[in-house]
Amino acid sequence: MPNVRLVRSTTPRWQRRKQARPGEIVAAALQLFVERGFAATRLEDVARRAGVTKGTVYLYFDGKEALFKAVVRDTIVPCIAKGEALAQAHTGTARELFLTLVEQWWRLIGETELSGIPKLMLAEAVNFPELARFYYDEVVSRGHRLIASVLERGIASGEFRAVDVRAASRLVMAPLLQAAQWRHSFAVCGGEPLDMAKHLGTYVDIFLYGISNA
Amino acid sequence: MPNVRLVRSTTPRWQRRKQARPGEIVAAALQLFVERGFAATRLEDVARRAGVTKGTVYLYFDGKEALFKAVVRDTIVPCIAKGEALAQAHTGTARELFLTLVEQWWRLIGETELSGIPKLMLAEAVNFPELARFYYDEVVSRGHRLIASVLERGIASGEFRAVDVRAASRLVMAPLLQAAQWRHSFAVCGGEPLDMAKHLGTYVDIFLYGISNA
Amino acid sequence: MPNVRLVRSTTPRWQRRKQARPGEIVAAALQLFVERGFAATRLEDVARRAGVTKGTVYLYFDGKEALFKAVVRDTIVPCIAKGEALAQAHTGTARELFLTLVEQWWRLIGETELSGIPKLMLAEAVNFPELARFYYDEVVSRGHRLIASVLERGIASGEFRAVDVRAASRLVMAPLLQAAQWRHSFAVCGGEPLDMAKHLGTYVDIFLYGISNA
Amino acid sequence: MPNVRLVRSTTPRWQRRKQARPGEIVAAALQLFVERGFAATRLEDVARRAGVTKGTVYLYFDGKEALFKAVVRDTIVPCIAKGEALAQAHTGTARELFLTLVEQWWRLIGETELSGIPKLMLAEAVNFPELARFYYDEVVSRGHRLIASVLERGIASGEFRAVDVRAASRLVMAPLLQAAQWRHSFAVCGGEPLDMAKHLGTYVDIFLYGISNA
DNA sequence: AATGAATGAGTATTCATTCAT
DNA sequence: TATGAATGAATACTCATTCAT
Repeated sequence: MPNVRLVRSTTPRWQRRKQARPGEIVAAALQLFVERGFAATRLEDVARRAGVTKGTVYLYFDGKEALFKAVVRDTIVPCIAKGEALAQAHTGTARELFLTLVEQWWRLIGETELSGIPKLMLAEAVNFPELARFYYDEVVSRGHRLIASVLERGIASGEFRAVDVRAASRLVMAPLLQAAQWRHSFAVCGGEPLDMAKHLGTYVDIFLYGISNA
Repeated sequence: MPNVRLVRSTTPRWQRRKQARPGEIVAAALQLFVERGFAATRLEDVARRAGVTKGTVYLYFDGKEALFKAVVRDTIVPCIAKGEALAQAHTGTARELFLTLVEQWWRLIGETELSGIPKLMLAEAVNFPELARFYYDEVVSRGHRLIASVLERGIASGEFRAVDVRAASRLVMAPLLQAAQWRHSFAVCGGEPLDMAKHLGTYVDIFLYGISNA
Repeated sequence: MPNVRLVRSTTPRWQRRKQARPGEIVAAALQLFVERGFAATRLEDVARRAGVTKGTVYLYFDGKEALFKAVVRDTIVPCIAKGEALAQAHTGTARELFLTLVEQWWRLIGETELSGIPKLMLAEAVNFPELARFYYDEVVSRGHRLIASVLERGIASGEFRAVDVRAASRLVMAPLLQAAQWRHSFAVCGGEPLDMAKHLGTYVDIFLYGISNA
Repeated sequence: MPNVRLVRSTTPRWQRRKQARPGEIVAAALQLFVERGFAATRLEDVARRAGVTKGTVYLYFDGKEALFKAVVRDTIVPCIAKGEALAQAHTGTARELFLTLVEQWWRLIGETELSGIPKLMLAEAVNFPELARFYYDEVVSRGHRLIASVLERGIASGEFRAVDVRAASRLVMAPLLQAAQWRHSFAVCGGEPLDMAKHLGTYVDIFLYGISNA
């Protein structure tokens, strides 16, 4: 055997990355859970995609379910806060704020990997009621309240008609969630691709027209 | 057919339900797939709920995946035809037809077990692309065309504004699908129950207002 | 390929043996648990030794622990009853009964596979406290009471000295259990084989001499 | 303490306990092996109980099995030597020596943690034949020879009857081992606690009576 | 037509062991 | 000397599928 090793090819079998690991694993898990669903995702695949081995996943998470929870907690929740901050800081019309929030939602969630979370939670809510409750409280509910506050602002200012705010805030989310879900379902299977610009454009057009007080 | 059976009518233990079996199994599978998702549904549970044993399921279906396909095919597709017939026969305004279709959708799908199918297909589309394609072609696409025809009728008659029909037809479905999904996700886990009457009422109000040409 | 199959070699892949299976599995498990201990026994090996596959074990037992319990319950407990019956029916001297019980113990347990149970329970008692309690109540305790009754009979008849019956009944078992344990430990590893006849002979000699009232 | 550190005696963080480490690890391992058995003991728990981390265990021992061997070697073997020395030095009657040895056994082993070793070796003998052989040679066999010498002494002096010395020496150990095992099995699981004083008292009474030449 | 005993591939999880720091 | 992050082999358990009855 030639003394190749003298050169010390020095590819260590692994690196210590204590700080980075959990995030990398969560990121890999997010991708796979979204791609295949919770049950169809093998922990070994998560590990491989994160560049580690199965055992390492268990070093940082108690198991598959705990990893699932971490994925949801770590990814989506921060987005809500951003939206709330945006609304807080806004000084213009309600209509402008509405447009800003829709746009930001698309930027942060709709066109990123996070768009898979709504589909994932929807599918697994019944199997993970506790997590679903968490998601409901920290994401869905806060999201609705945020939208509701915008509608109320617009109604108060006379920009919007006096619609049922609670119901309307759900309606606001429906087309957005639909668009996100599309990306992770029929778009993948040959369904006609969704023209996002047109979809969202028509949406805000009709919706704003529908609630405007003109 | 010779009269062999005349004597000895002796209905054997089984056979009894030869006709009914597949339907019962599909019905049981629909419930369980919707409740738990595809992966989390055990064929044995389907069999038990259908009042048969595991082996019998294989008598009528090639396996779990085939059963899944049968569920989708047998349940949802017929509903579309009804909607199409309704549109065909309609003679009133586009607005009236729109309201009729929304109401019928809720009657046939939204408030029945079938409301679970959209969630199910959404979750499993990536894992069953072929079925997703079938569903897309036979349900989603036909549904959109149906809605589009109504919108076009309204635009032609001057009832509706000249919105982008393709995009708008998706928007029409979004709140309906959202409502259906709600029943099978957060509603189960303690989320605030959806007041359907108000949800749909607000929806048609805003939407029709939003596209009306007034 | 020649038409060998015409003869139908007819070795079915498996046979239905619902009645026999559980007993066969318990027997195989007894052997392996005794040979290797609970932890070191792989369920697949149990299955193979029983002539079935892993899945079949789970058909009849809820898991490894449940199988362990079944082994203990099904094998040892019946032996105690025999001893009790023997004592009940005995009409001779206490000394004769003592000798009979020792002999029977050796016949039924000491020289059979069951001799491995005491070692097994000893090793696993702390890991399976519930089972240990069961074993204690149904085997150890009843055994001690049985021996105690013999000693009391002998003391009453004047054959034996008035020793502490409770303590003595444990002493009676000690050499028997030791002999059984020997077979499953040092005897296997090259330790000097135990001459059972001499061991038991010396034992009853010294013990009876030690408690006799002469 | 004054300015010792000025001189930079530089005791590095570790090294401190270089001498003590192995002993602490063995002590921790003894406890856990006895408590849970070999297989159910995790090396990480041993390490934690010894106040070190997993890696450190491997600094001193080649692995779990080697640690097991060290436990047995380091703890039990020295006890035998003490007994042998006692016998060597003894000048009184064989009966007195017997009582002394029983008492010492109880002091050194029976009532200490070492009492767990016999159970442990019993359970693991078949899985570690080499170690079992070592234990047999260095502990069991030497113990039997020690007892045998006492019996022979007593027979020679006319104190004891001419029983089979080889067999009798095993009988001597049986109740002692049984008592030790009890502490680590049924005593833990709610079994009636063993009254050691009475147990041993009755034992030596019956045994000495049984072999006495009176 | 129906059963349900038996199979065996697939996966989550554990933990002894290694090795970069 | 000591750490603990990372590994990966080992295994209990599940469940879709088969097939003797």
